[in-house]
Amino acid sequence: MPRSAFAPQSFDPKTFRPQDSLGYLIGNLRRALLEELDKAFAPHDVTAPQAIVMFQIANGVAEHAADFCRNLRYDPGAMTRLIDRLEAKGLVRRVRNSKNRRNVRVELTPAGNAALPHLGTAAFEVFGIFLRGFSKAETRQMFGFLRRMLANVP
Amino acid sequence: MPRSAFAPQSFDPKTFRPQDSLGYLIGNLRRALLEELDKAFAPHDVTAPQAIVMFQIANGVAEHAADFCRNLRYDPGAMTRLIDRLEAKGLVRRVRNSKNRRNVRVELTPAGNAALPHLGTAAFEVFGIFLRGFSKAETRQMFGFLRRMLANVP
DNA sequence: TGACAATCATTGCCTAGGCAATTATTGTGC
DNA sequence: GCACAATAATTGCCTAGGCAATGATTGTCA
Repeated sequence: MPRSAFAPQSFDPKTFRPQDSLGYLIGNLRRALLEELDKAFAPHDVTAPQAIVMFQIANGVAEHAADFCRNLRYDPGAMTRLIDRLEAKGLVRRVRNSKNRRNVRVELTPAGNAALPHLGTAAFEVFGIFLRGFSKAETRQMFGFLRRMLANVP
Repeated sequence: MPRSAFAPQSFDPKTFRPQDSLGYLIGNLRRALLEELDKAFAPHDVTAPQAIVMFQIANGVAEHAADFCRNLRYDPGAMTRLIDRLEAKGLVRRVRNSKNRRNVRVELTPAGNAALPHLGTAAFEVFGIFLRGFSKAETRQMFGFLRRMLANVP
């Protein structure tokens, strides 16, 4: 089957099928994923973006709001308010540093740490739904593709 | 390399890397794509969601607001307003049908049809950025993966 | 050292999507 | 044919992200 059936090189209004475009597929996938994740996280009163921030803190890959923004391509203003909400729920707390007073470290509270494994297993159950029928090799391959696409863009 | 490096079967707070999760990758990809598409469409004063609706009309796969909503997993209220904006720009028009007065057909105006090829080529340039370095086989394979994931979810 | 650039967090403002309720219209089963 | 369910489109309300501006702090370089 020629590539053109999936990703033609140039635009032709007659043959172009929006349902097969990258934007359509990624957009729908994101909405479906968000829907399922929010449903799975709802009992813990946490949204998907909030959970990803908590996972990043727990994993140690990020601890400042600016890190989260870069990692998640997120708006700084929105991140401030997202952390506000997490803090209001008592899952996270801001810690000022006397050495560096410019940025604020965000850390999990005991309640946040306690919620983490529940959020994690809930997330994995959702991922399992989407990856149903994928072999290990296919899964590995697809994750590689996604990463390669992200690496192609600044 | 074991699958666990990319998609472990179960959650482990120690080893789980949020940057490798499906949600993170799809979310970031969607934001990057949206950013590039909006930049590419900006000269035509059209956003990415608006463009996808126009493409669907042009391709004939959908012509009612409810169709767009199902295809794009979009909220009906938001779709009403999206069409309002497209109509205000003169790119689209609502056509009432005397046979079926419940739903409204949305069609492209001459201006909408004129803008279409520009939007299409702009979109393809963006897709080309993300797919840089992908062989035809890889592209085909990845689109298949994305569709399979979507088929796994209601 | 001192001016200037860069970074970080925050705020206000605007836009847009999600949700629930409403109205109008059409289909279905008794 | 009629009651009732189902579907479409719309509206109001709320939430949340994008953008621009601001203030505070830190790094850099002449």
